[in-house]
Amino acid sequence: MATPTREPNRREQILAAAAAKFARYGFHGVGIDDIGAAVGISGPALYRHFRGKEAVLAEMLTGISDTLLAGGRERVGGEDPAADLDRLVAWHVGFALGNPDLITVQARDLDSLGSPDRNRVRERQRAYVEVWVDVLCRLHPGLARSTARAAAHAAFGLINSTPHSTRLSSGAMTDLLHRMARAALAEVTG
Amino acid sequence: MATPTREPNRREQILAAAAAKFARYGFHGVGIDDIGAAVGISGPALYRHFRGKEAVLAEMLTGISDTLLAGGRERVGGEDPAADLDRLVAWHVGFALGNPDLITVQARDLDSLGSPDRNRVRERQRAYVEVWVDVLCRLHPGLARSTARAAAHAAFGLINSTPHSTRLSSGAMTDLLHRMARAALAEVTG
DNA sequence: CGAGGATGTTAACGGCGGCTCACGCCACTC
DNA sequence: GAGTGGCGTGAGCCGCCGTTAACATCCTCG
Repeated sequence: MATPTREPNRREQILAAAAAKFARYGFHGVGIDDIGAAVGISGPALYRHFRGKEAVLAEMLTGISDTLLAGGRERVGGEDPAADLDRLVAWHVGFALGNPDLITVQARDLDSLGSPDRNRVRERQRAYVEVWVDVLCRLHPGLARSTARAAAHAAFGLINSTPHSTRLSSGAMTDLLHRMARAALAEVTG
Repeated sequence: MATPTREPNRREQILAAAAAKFARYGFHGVGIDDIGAAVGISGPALYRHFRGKEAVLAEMLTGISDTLLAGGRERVGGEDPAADLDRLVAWHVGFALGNPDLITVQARDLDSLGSPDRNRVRERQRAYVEVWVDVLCRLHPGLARSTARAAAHAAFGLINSTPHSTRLSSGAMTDLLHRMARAALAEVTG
């Protein structure tokens, strides 16, 4: 091919391919050559775009946590906590269904990251959880934050189970997960 | 120590230690020496008890899937599908809270297994899901099995999120997860 | 008490995989 | 058209890791 369309950014191709591989085999189960082959280049060419294999994972995970946190914050702060929670659920369901590989990698390979990046990602994740906890506590005054935190984690688990599912149509799946998550969280008042 | 209590079965110590390591770092992220060190022996002594590193994972995963399936089958077949479902939820919550490492490894490292063992485990997992699907379909006549399957997976995700949670007391956590899972599954009728 | 088997140890091999290096292309600009 | 810089390749180094081998120890039993 005579440079049909000069790829604008190889980096994103690599990130997407690596996400798919990492999601299936785990960070340590995927080689540099595997990632390269998945985007049509072979082996060490990757070092023209990233400082190393771990840098690929780092950029992937910081991107996910930044996106989730930013999207979550955009959707709260309304007058009605119930509506806020509804938007949070919709946001998370949409992200998980749209990016199953990323959701899997984030849940799975965070500990393969070196301390500096890992701490950064953990911080964002913690902040994202607190967004949910705040809304839950506003919705149910008197609810202990530790209980709200456990409930939020459970809701994430429910929604993130997407990748393992025999997928229904996207619309049906969105609707099902949304309703199940809402029902589960409604149970949190005690 | 002058052989205080000769360890009856090293194998189970190794399995437990390996489960903890695998859960944290992934199968490929843990070395033979790491596992050995965790039980007080060093390195290749492991080969006195297992044919190799993969054999450890294989025994772990087949054990989990056998246990889950057997426990699930014991708890269904009553006259009341709602009571069956309740027992299934209680069973799964108890297992997940009692064995967070195993739950993590099962969800994470199945693809690191060679074909023969992997297929065996997959078969058991599939059968276990069908136990849930059967109960859901008896409880909600007319429910499509594919929808029931998606709902079951979502419930597993909710319950299995345990390891990532800042744990409440065991009793409170059991109660919370049980109620959330029940509420989520009740939403499945459409 | 001496043979044998279960359980460990250290040393060493062999392959794999991440990473570096030296080099080849183009595309674009003075 | 020669220089420059982005992008890719193939060869090779080096360290890690799963596995094997050769050798110790100790308990058990005839």
